Amino acid sequence: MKSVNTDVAYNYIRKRILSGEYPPGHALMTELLANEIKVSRTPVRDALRKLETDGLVTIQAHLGASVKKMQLKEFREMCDLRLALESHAAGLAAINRTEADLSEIQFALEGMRRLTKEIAAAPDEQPLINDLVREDVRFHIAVMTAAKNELMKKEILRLHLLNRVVSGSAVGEKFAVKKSELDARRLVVLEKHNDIFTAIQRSDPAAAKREMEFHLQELIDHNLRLMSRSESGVIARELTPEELAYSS
Amino acid sequence: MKSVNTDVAYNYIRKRILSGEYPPGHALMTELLANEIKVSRTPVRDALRKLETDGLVTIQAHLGASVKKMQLKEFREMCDLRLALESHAAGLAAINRTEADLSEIQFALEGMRRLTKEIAAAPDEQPLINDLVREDVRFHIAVMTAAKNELMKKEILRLHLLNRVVSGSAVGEKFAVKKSELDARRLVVLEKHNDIFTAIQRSDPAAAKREMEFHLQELIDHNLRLMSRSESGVIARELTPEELAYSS
DNA sequence: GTTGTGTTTTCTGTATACATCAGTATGTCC
DNA sequence: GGACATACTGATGTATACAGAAAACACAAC
Repeated sequence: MKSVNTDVAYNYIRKRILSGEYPPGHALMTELLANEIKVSRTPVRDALRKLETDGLVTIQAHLGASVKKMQLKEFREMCDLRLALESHAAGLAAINRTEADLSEIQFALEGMRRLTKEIAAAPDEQPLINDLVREDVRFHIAVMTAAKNELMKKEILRLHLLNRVVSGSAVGEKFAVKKSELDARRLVVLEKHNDIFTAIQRSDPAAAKREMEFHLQELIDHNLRLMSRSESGVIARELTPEELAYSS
Repeated sequence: MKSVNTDVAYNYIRKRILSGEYPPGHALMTELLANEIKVSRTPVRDALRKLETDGLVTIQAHLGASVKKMQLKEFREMCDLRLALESHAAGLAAINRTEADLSEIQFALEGMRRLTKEIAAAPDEQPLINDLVREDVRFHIAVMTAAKNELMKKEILRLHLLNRVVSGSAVGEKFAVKKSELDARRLVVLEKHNDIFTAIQRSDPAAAKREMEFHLQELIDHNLRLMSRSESGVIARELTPEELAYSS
């Protein structure tokens, strides 16, 4: 069902959601999008459908589509889902990994180690931080690949993306945190990744799973803490009509 | 995006897939279905899209839709996914369960216990077995509900359904297995369920998770064994062109 | 000024006609 | 007789016109 035009529309909209151009809650009207993309409403509708299954878009009958706006409760549930899957995958990776998988994981790990050091010494972190994030993602992908379960990998990647959109827009503006604190945190994360790697290397599924579970739990707690500090309200609870009356 | 006609088409097709009327591999042509359901192709297309996201239908551009035909590899992966999620959910259930959740789980357990006994004594099992399966499903649903994670519950239910369609059509015809064997197996399953229940009851997440993991692993192994015995080929590997030439 | 109702607008949902592609059959050429 | 090219068939993909629902608006009544 994915012909050319549908794909064009899908990629067009998806890109804009991921880049933050269409923020959570943004209305996605078929006719408007169709004009922008220069296709008819039909492939746009198909694209929105597909984005809905990705979890990036919400569609209500007769009310149209909008960029998914996640409630805190749902975000927690999603994180837990990811924790369950990704830690399980780490366990599988310890069993099924090949030497090539190990190399790939180690490569990402070395990249993170190098960048973490560089960042600690550098005055302007931002470009390096983007690189670090990329290596981090590479590490997790390498672990999932080593688990040899395509279905699981796909699902985890989906959740990663969702996570990125939601927490990305919620924690857009950085808080005043001391650089030394951040550097220390990055070192801890690096250590954890190393623990995961060695567990997978020595084919110890229980340890790999445990370490990954611990690592993700810490990450999730961290994110949730940031979010509760964030005033952006992107993932804040919806106001009830009564509350709205008071706040406006 | 779910208006009346789309829902009608969705339910119509879904029902027939689940009942086995449309077996795996069955082609689903939009025009044909549209005529049958007395709607136009548009809502049928939407319905097929939705069924694709449920995992029940495969859609290829320009080649149309067909009922999902799962390969053994994919089936294994799906089972593993379910194992990861459902065992995690059991752990959560041990933490988050309320008294009402416990009652619901116990209720299903008692039902299974009663039916297992009755089946062991009855000459004609079939109607009772359907009841047993229903109570089994009720048990698992009750556990997922107690976990208090709607997202996870939804995902697990999706996998349950998929599992049912695939293994249901693959193991349609029963094999000659001694009744005493089956009765013994049912007793073992009952015991496992009881272990899961007591672990959740005494708020022991590690045990609940472990017991559920063990239970499902056993179930999966059993299913896979049946399938490899089955000649239905529904989930058998696709033949390569060369092999096809030989077998026809 | 507020509330309630009726109208209008604007969006989505549906049907349908047309375009396009994949597979098949036919026919010609060697 | 076989291989290749071409036309045909039947499906899906796309555009578009129309129907219908929800929201927005305006206006009248209080």
